[in-house]
Amino acid sequence: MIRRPMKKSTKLLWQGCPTRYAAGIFGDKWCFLILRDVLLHGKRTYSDFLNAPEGISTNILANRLSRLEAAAMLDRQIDPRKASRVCYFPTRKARDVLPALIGMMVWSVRYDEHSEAPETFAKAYDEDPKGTIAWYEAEIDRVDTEIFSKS
Amino acid sequence: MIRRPMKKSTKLLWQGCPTRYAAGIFGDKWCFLILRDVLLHGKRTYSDFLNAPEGISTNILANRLSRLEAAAMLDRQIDPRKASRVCYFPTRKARDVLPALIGMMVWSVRYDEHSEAPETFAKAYDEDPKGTIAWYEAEIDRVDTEIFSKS
DNA sequence: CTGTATCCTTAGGGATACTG
DNA sequence: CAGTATCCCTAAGGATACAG
Repeated sequence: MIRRPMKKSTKLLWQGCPTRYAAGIFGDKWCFLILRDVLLHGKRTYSDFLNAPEGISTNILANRLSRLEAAAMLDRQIDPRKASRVCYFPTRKARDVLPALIGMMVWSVRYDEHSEAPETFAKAYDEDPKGTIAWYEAEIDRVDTEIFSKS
Repeated sequence: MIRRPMKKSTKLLWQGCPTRYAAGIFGDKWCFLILRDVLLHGKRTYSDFLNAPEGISTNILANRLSRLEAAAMLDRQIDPRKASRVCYFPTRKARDVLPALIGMMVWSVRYDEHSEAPETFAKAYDEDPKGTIAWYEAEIDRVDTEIFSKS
């Protein structure tokens, strides 16, 4: 008879460590990019995400949106005046990851020689990181308000 | 005849954006966890990573180690006095991502109710983020020196 | 100890047609 | 517009066995 090493409960194993938790949410390129779009580019609707240059397919997008909603990163809202209008808003939890996300972008700008991101982005962050983040948060609020006020 | 939409060069498409660049390196749970181990837990050898509680298999580990080496995140060194001893060191580039990585861990500790990470970790970071990071960097140097000085 | 090589199964994901 | 459903293929990756 073949002896197999005890299989520990996978579910439990992947909890209890902050890096594992982060890996569960960010360790997927599509989630990563959706978060970028919703946090930094003001994208809110299904088609917004679908038309991102990276070209995610419909089934994968639906899968990732519900995954992020389940992780309490996105808030799915149906416009009361138009049922066909669905918007995904970043939650407080998602916004709180902005500093780390921006930190990672700044790092990328430094080391990716192909990056088209403006020099000024990294520079501005170095000079006033909190200000930059505050600006982005205010921007998110502004865009959210705008979306639900326009017919 | 069926018309297909023009397939843009995938390779080029995935460059030129800091989030895409970061997604390429961190958008994989195994890379994420290896980086954690090498940056925060002082792990250096093949078996160190192999014995991580998450249980990566040998072929995947080899694949990710070479991927991270190719991305200039890890520096592969053979001990001159013992050829069978191979160590992977975090590069300067890898260390520079520490602030973002730690920021993400702090965020995880806040939002993962299952996290076992010490409360003090998040607290310490809030009080003196730069000090915490500097401490980690010094720690990495210390461990590296130690590894090559011990027989 | 540090990996390769191989086998094999499942999950990821692209393309596309379809639905309310 | 916002998804579901299906087809189908490829890559991911677990479990070994093996090599230097």
